[in-house]
Amino acid sequence: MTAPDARPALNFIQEIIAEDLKTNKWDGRVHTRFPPEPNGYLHIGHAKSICLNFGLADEFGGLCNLRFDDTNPIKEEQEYIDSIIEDVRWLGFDWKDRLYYGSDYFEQMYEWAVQLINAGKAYVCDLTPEQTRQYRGTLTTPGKDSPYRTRSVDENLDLFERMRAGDFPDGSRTLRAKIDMASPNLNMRDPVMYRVLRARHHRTGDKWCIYPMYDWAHALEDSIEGITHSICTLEFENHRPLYDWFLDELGVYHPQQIEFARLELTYTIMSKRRLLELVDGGHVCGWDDPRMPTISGMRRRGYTPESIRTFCKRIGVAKFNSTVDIAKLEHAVREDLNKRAPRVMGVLHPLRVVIDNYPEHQVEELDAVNNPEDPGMGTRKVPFSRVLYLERDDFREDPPKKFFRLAPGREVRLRYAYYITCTGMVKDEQTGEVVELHCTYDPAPRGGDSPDGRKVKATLHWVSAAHAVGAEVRLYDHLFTKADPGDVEAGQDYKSNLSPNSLEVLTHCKVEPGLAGAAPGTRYQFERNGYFCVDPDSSADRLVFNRTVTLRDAWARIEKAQMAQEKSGES
RNA sequence: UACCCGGUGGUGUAAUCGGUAACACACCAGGUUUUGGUCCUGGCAUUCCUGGUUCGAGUCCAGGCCGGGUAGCCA
Repeated sequence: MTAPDARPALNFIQEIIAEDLKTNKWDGRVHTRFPPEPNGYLHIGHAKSICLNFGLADEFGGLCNLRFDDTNPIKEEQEYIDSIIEDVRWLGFDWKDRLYYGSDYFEQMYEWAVQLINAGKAYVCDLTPEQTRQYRGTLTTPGKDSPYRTRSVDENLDLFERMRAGDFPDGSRTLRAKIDMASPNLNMRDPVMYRVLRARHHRTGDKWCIYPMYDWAHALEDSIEGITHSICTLEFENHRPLYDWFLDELGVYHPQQIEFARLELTYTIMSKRRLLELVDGGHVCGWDDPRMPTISGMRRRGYTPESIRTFCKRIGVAKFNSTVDIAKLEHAVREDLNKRAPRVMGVLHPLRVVIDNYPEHQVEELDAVNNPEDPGMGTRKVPFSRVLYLERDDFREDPPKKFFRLAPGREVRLRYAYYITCTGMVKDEQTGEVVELHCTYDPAPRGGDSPDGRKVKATLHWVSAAHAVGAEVRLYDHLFTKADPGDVEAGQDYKSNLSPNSLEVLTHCKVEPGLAGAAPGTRYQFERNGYFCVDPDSSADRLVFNRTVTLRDAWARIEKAQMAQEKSGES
């Protein structure tokens, strides 16, 4: 249909911008903003918005501001501001000198509020929060006018000034826009613009005891900054008429608000409230727990900013509420790490193996390729000796069909080393568990194939017992057992779907000696296992790795299918 | 029950403002392979429904069905 070299498809927002550029609607400018409230850590859903806003500016030669929407001092903290700045920067975006705070505009907002009062478009209301709610009406019934709606301009001016001066207790009065209490859009039923609130603001301190509401503040912030396209999520769609009303009544510069669907991921929750609950409730080890969908958690887990950006690009932008398969995210990291992560050998569940015919004290330094995808990454030496550790899962005393790794009498290749044949095993007398294997090796294939053309069906990773470095490895799985964590029995909440297996700590892993002292943040592929990243908990004498994601595992699938078949065969 | 917004394969998007459904992920089946990785090949769709306009509709119109959002002095 479409020519293979057709121009990349534009999402609906890009189309709007392209059209605006064509008609010169904004004098050729494109100016977006990412406006987080500093009341929590950024997550992958925010990454979508960040990539969208900064990406749009980049694609169309425009600008994107980083702006903190800090109008509610009760929930906001400096810690969050710091983390947000770090995360956006880590994702690879640059706002240059355009770091703004909504609170910096409080004075201007106040003046504009006075302007609206003077125009008879805003009034001070003495209704209690409870009364305000009652007067608002319901979804299906109109509201009714506040008895304070007809106050004179002078009285409103005086009252509003005294609200600011702190003459009234918290919650006692509000400044409201005078619009239409019968509007079918509840946001237009005389929305509150200011509330009296004595709370110390993280930036303005005690200067203010009235704070602007989102709708009022956000439109003004966008206007002040000369934003052209104010992009937000779908739940603000009903707020757009209000956004427009404020700006029109004020007669000030008026950006266009555009709404898109926020990101949802399978096996993941994205609400800041719930993520905070997981942190506070000790269900995870903090905002940067590698199981969290937070940017900081993903960073610690080993995700690359590039892979997150690629993911955000691929999921697209639309107005339909959808849930993306987390496999798509995992694919993006694998793809990126496959190209850049150096390969090493690491044994997660060590099984001691003695090569009986290998010289007792001999050690050979074998050549290993650092990344078959990138020859430029070179090679390294890996020590081989008589006693090795192999992965427990790579040996089966009684191998099932299609299992072609090590088993009694079987021959396999050791990566970059020799062919070995299993000749015997030692079992724990109590448990019957295999605790050691005995093998013989054939020196001929050293590093490659056997000269006699003999084939083996498996190549296993290994480490030399005498040279290996001990490591702790943390294996992560989905935080929730259900694709939709919100799918719960009556009376339960999402926490009942928390997975008991989301974290497995392995403390006796063995990795090749070259990994000693690896710096936190360094990423590797443990061959045949997955991608791993050195955790900040790691130190010179204690290596700690996080598993970012497993490798695709064909055998695991086969085995799973076999078990499913057996099960259905039984019944 | 009111208003607003949506509805394309298992999932997420695309289809150059009517021209005969594409890409990615997932899944399945093969091939290559010193990672059962990567890579390569193939398989998997009557666009929510019903009418209408048209030579032609995923795109336009009408009605219906389904889903999401909204009753904070949160954002």
